[in-house]
Amino acid sequence: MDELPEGLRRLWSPEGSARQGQPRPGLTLSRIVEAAVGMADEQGLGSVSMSRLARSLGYTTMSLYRYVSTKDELLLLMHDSAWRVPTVLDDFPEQWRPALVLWCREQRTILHRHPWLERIRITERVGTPSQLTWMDRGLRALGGVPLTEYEKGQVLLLLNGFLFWQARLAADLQESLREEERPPEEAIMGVADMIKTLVTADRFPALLRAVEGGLFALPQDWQDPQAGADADFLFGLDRILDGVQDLIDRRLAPAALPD
Amino acid sequence: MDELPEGLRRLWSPEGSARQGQPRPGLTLSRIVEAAVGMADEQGLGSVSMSRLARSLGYTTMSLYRYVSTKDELLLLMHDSAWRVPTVLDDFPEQWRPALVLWCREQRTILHRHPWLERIRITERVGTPSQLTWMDRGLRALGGVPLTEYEKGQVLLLLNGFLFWQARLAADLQESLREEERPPEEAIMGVADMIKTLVTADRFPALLRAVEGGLFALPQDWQDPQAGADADFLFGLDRILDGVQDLIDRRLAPAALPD
DNA sequence: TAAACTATGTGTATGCCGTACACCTCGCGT
DNA sequence: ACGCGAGGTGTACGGCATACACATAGTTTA
Repeated sequence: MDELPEGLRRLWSPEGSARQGQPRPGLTLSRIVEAAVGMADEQGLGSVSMSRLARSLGYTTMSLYRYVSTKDELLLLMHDSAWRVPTVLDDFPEQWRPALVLWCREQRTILHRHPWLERIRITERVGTPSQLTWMDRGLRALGGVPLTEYEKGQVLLLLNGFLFWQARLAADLQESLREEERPPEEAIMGVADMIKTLVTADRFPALLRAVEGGLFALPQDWQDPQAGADADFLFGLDRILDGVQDLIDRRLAPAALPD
Repeated sequence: MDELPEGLRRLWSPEGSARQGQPRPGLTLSRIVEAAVGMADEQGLGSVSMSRLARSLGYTTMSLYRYVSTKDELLLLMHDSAWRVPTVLDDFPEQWRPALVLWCREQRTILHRHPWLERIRITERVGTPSQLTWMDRGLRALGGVPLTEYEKGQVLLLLNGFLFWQARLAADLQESLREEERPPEEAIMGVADMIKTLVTADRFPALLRAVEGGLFALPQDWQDPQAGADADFLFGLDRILDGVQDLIDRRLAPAALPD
């Protein structure tokens, strides 16, 4: 516990606990982290600088360094705070598949609320309390399934990748739109038009066929972009879980070899 | 073609073509891009700054701005250059599955060679020649398959997500190790030890069981880390493609409803 | 009550970054 | 011979993270 890297130690200690009798907080670690998370949510992680953050709290840049020894440490704290595991996951569906779907949905909700989470280096999160908890819950969901523990880990990693990818798509889009001067619909229309101009039969035959066949015409009766995003999410999730199901089935009936 | 965003225009124009008879190149766009790619490959994208790049070429910072109007534009050029589609993909396996596997493998090779590609904003790549070509090849691989064009797009996007996720894991790891002062094995051991310390039965029962059950004990007879990474790659890819297979099967035999 | 200590906040300075802008200097076409 | 324009440079600005010396005020101790 004592040789933990600087930032992690704070996360695993049972709160500051006010060393002697020092009063007069003024600033507070949690206030800082909270403000930073809010700022990142609203204006993107890129706009969170030590000086802007301090100013938004009514203090000077350097005051933050009394609470955090480096910006990376602040990011780690923001990360762990945002990834707090909801209590829904204390009680699980019995079946592995609905359980995993729930696990994914909850993570998706978090990533949706804090798109910048996707940006934080994965190795940074390794020893974080929230991360270990998520891992634990995921493994519990797969508790009764006939896979090796290593394979279970692989499955969770695969799902995590999918979730992060979805988050990334959303975050990149959001950020691009933020930088655009045109209104969102117009910008998107512009890109679609551009694609249609560039995709010619000689260079991109298959793509052209797909575009004409409705690659950009959206499925079913959607209007609501939210519904579209949900449908896309479920499409990918279902493919992956079907693949996992296949693996499990094969484990259960190992006799049938391919002819 | 004329209203393309600044950076894209250059990518779609048939090469600079030396306006009149200006000689004395000295610097060259392609030399710059090449050097930037090399630097990013070797020392990470973070170490590519305009001044360091210029210095490595023997020029001053500002000289680069004669060839590129902004650093983002340079990144776009690096991106397109690195993503050039290999000619292997001009000729494809007939079967969709081996074709897609090939498609993925080739992308993986590129991402492996240029880990920083993963960092470039996805929306940035949309209109890029290389990106459209990759899309075209992927759709061709799925040419004979009974899915809607929209679904084909979804499948390709899903696979792309997986590829990017793998690249991201590798890139983050590499970068972390670069920042470490300890040698790689030692650092990795340190993390493993840390995990084992933190994972206690009361807070993480399922995780503890998994750790004891071999979550970190690697599968089969691997020693070579490369072989391990390959195995992980194939595991994920197989799950996803199995899921796609299921969908296709269901399309071919739509009669059988679940009882 | 006075003195010392210390947690908290500030101001200044350094060295990076991207890039705007004014300049300089060639070699070519006139 | 001249001037024009392309290619290269130097300087300067504002923003970034952060090191370090300093100011201040409240508690603890003498």
